[in-house]
Amino acid sequence: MPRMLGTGLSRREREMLDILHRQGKSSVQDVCDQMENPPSYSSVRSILGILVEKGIAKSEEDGKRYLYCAAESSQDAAKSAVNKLVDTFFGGRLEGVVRTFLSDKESKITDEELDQLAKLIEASKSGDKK
Amino acid sequence: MPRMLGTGLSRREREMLDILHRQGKSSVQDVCDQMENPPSYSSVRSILGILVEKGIAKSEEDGKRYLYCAAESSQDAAKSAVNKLVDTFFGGRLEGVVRTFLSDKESKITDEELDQLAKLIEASKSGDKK
DNA sequence: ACACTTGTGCTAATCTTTTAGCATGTACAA
DNA sequence: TTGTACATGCTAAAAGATTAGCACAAGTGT
Repeated sequence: MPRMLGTGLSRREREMLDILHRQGKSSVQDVCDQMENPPSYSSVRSILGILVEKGIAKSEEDGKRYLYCAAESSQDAAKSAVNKLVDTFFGGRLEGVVRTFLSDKESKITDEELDQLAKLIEASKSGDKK
Repeated sequence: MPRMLGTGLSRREREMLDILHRQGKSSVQDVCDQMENPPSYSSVRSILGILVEKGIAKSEEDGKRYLYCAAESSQDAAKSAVNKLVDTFFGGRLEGVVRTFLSDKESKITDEELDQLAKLIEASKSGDKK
């Protein structure tokens, strides 16, 4: 069982990790800028450091400063997140997610996107393994 | 801005709130049973109490004991959660969620479900407001 | 040379979360 | 009645998260 990484994080840790997933490589400042109620630069820095210590984020040098990014691939993290969401709120049924999204944002999804979605679903039907 | 409720919760608070959303009305014991690494009964109890104090959960008497449930409707919470997921990992595009789910569980979704999904999508296309 | 900006390393204080413990009450069966 | 099971109220300590601060280094422009 691939114990869901990113579980058991503190509030700020989660917040920053999400930002790293959304943004990819980010400097401390970038992360600050993405937060709604950012604490001091120092604080952000130290929490990013904790994330790195825990192996949840990675840092690399970029000239004189550091860039941070999530250690787990976004794909894997997304997979866990999707499964958790589906299980928590929709009893494991994908349809609920789609229904919820569509009912909230009917206006914001284009017909092109809907078509793509339809194709994706069609392609998943029985046996179409390839 | 309906500031996403359930944001700014601590690790345990989140965990328990998710359980309440998954399970509906639950006794302290029910919540314990759903946790992977449950702390003592006392601890669970006190955190549920905190959730109630914060107005995030509600409690009602059931004979001599209490039952707890999430205060925010599951619908609303689900809406927030879906939007956050879609934004964090998929740049706002629903398709990514569906693709991720299907690629992970091709085997576990039935053709009936896929058909329903297809209908749902069809029904959302331009102007089909009703 | 000087001030200014932007970054780091390190440290320590404060606040929040998480935990366990005990005293107590009620129901039920032996 | 007595013991066991399960629930609560309250308390307080321990562990963890969050924050800010200072000192220092390198780059930029005056």
